[in-house]
Amino acid sequence: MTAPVQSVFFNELPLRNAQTLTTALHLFTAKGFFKTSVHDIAEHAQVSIGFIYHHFKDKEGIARALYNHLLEHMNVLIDHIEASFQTAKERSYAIIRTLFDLTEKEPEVMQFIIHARHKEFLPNEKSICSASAFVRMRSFVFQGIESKEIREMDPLVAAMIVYGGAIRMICLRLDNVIEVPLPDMLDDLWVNTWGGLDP
Amino acid sequence: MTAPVQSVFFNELPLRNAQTLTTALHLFTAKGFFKTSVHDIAEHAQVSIGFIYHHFKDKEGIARALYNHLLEHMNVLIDHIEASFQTAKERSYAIIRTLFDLTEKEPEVMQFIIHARHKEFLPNEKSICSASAFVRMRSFVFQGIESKEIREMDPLVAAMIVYGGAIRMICLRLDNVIEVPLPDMLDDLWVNTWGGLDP
DNA sequence: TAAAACAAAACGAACGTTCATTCTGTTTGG
DNA sequence: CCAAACAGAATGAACGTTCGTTTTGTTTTA
Repeated sequence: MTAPVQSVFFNELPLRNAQTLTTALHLFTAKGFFKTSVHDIAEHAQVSIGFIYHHFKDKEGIARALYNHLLEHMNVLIDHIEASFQTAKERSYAIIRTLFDLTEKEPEVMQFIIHARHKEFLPNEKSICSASAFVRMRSFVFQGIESKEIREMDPLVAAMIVYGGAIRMICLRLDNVIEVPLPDMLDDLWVNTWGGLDP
Repeated sequence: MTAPVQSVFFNELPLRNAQTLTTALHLFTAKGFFKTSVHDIAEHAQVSIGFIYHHFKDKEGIARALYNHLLEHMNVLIDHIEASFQTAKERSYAIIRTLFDLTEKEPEVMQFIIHARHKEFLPNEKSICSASAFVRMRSFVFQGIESKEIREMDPLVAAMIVYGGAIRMICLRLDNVIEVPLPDMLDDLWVNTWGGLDP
């Protein structure tokens, strides 16, 4: 048994909590929540069953902790983008670039956030699309319509056009259908997406 | 126990096979594959455990039968579209309209096809994005680029732009984030999507 | 300061339940 | 009469969770 890998995503947490969550993220994305046993996680993370139940309450608690931690991380990224850029165009471009980079650098994180069916194993959490991070992403587009930066149209439709292609590409990249790093395709995507939205 | 509902999707199958698959589709989409037991399916479908194992081999076999049956249905729809329209624009519009209608009329079918993480419970089936139906959808766009109907660009990116927004809308509709019937938003979506692709 | 008392954290064997699958017996169709 | 189809009780492995015990750390007392 080799020592568990430590992800930079959980650096601020106590060592064994971080080990547990890193391992859980890895196993959940590789085998799925229901095919991963708590004993699996304990063994690979080199922590005891008791430790897990002491700190996370139950199996769902592990997933819940992961979910909240990663969504909060997303929110920090969006905070930064919101502070750095003013226009809807710049902001949504920055969002997509950030998501593309994250997909390449931390595919498991991206997979858990965007691709997993949380409702199956976190029935009480909001659907990922309703989570604050995704609502804020959409609101950038809404503001772009109000400020006439984007052509007048249904705001939800506009948001789907802005992010739909990108999210689709992320899914295909995570499924290894796309073999090119996403950042390489970003400009091509962006030019042709925004072409339909300019007033 | 009320009689099981019969979906038109399995009409050509023997009665109890159809009942089994209809019930499985319903329970899989409502509770998820792993939270649905074979006994659940047998009880709701009013068939015996023996019947299920005689006809479907194992639990995965039920999901596999569903998957293949629904993908084949998709292929028939695409056949029809391919025969009825010639241009990439007409064809992909027809695809999206068909998918939107299906989402409203048979949300569970759509959910199972597009939204479920098949790799978790069908590890040997190809990812849904690699399945023939989705490959064919993309090839319509590829042909549109070759015939100069679509501006010159990376074909994969073009396909993501054409279908990405639509698929995103389907996901949000299935998650009840969008409360308007999708066909009502189709034209708005289409005009603004295609605006970025016209040469 | 040393030892005793207490508290919190960690451990992991054992338990009870769930559930996919098997098996044995029965019915049906040719 | 044979084979295929079907029924449903029985099986046993897997797994989430519990809980009595041990270890570690902190506070109190003499």
